[in-house]
Amino acid sequence: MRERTRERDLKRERELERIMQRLQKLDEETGECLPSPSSVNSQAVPFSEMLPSTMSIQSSPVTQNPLLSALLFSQKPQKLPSQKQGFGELASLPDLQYYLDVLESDSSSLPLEDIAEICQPNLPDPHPENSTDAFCCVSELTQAISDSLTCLPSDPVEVLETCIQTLSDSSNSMYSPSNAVYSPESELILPKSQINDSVLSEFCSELNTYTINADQLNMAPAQQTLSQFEERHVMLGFDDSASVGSVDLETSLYESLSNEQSDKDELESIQSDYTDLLSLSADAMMYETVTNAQEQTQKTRVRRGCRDEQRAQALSLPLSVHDIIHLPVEAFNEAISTCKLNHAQHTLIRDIRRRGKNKMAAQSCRKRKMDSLFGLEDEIEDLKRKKDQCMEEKERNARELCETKEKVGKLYNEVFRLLKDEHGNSYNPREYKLQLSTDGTVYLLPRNTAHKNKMSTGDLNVAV
DNA sequence: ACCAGTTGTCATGTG
DNA sequence: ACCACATGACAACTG
Repeated sequence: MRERTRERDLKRERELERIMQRLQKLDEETGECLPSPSSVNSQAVPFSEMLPSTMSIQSSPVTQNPLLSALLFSQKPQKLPSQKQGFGELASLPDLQYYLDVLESDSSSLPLEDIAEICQPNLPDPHPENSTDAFCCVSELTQAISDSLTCLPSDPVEVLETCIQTLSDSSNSMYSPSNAVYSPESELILPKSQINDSVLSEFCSELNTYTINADQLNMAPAQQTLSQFEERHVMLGFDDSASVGSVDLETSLYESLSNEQSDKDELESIQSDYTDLLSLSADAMMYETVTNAQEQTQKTRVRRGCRDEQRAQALSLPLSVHDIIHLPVEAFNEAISTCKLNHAQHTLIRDIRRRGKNKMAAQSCRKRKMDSLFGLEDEIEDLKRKKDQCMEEKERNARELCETKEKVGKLYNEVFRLLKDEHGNSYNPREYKLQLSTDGTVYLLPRNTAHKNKMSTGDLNVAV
C-alpha cells in the first residue's frame, strides 16, 4: 500500500515536471514570461474572478458541485493535506486552473494544441486500479479540457463552461454533494468515504461547540465524526450559553471517542456513586456517601462542565441542569416539591443549583473585577493625560512669564531713557528707579529711598 | 516540563 | 436561621 502511494507520488511528480518543462518551453517560444502555475498558486487570486463578467458564478451550477466549488475557489492548494491518502494529487488542480485562465484571458498566448498536449499526462489512467480518487479528479478536469479543445477549439469561454458542465454532472461523480463533504472555509473537499478521525482532525480547529448526548457515544467513531462534521454549526440538545452541560467538540469529541470506555466508566462511577444512595436508608450514611462521591469525583475529575449533566442523567433528575440552575427560587422549590425526589436526587439537585449559581457568581465576580481593573487603568491613563496637560501648561506659563519679563524690561529701559531732569540730563539708573503704584501711576524714585516708603507721594521727584 | 491565564468549585463572609 | 450573592483560595485545565 505504501509502495503504491509512493509510485503515485513519483508519477505525479514526473507529470508536474513535464508540465513545468512544457511551460518553460512555451515561454521560450513565445518570448513572453507567463506566470508559472506555482506563482498562480501564491498569488491567491480566486479563479472565480478570472471568469468573464457575463458569467455569473452565483447562477452557475458550479457552486452546486463541491468539487468545482473547491476548484474554483481554491486559492491555497498547498494547504491540502498531502500526507492524507489520495489528496496529494490534488496539488496540480491549480495548474489546470492556470491553463483554463490562459485559455479564457488570452488564448493566443498558449496554442490550444499545446494545452491539449500539456493536459495529456493527466488524462484518465488506462489502468484504473493505479488511479486514486484525487487523480481521477484531475484526470476528469483535464479530460474535460481536452474534449473541449477538440469540440470547441476556438472558444475559450465555452471550453471553460464545458469543463464546468462536465464536472457539474454529479450523477456519477464521487464528489457529488450526496457523497462528498466540502469545507468552504478550509477550501477542501473530501469524499465521505475518506473522512476518518485523522482527516477530521484537520478540521477540528474550525468546528464549533457541540453538545453530545449519551446515545451519540454509542455510535461508531467514524460514523459519529462524519455525522458531527456534517452537522457543524448545529447545536444539538442542551443549549447553554455557559459551558454547563456542553462539551467542546475540539477537546471532547476525540476525548469522547478515544476515551469512550473511560467516559462510560466515569458515567457509571457517577451513577454508582448516587444510586448507591438509593440503597441506603440512614440519612447520615447518605450524606457521607454523597461527600465521598464528591471527593471521589473531584479526585477523578476528567473534564469540567459536563459532570453535573452526567450526574443528572445518572440519577434521572426530572429537571434539566439549565432549569435547575436558572429557575426562580419559587418555581424551583415548587418543582422539587411536586416531583417526588429521593434523598440522593434532592441532594444532587441542590448541589447542581448551588454549583451553577456559584459558577455564574464567580463569572460575574471576575467580570466585575476585570471591569474594575480596566476602569482603574482608564483612570490612570486619564490622570497621566491630565498630568501631561498640566506640565505643558506650566511650561507654557513659564515661557510667557519670561517673554513678559523681557518686554517689561525693554519698556522700563525705554521709559527710563526718555526721562530727563530739569537740566535735560538723563537719570542714572543706579540712583533712580521706576515704580508702579496700585492706581497705575508710574513714579521715579531714588533707589536709596524707594524701599523705605514706596508709596509715599512726598518722596516722589517725578511722576511719569 | 514549565508557566501564565482561565474556569469550576468550595469555604466563608455579608446583607 | 436561612437564603442568595460576593469573593478569596485552590485545583484542574489549557494553550
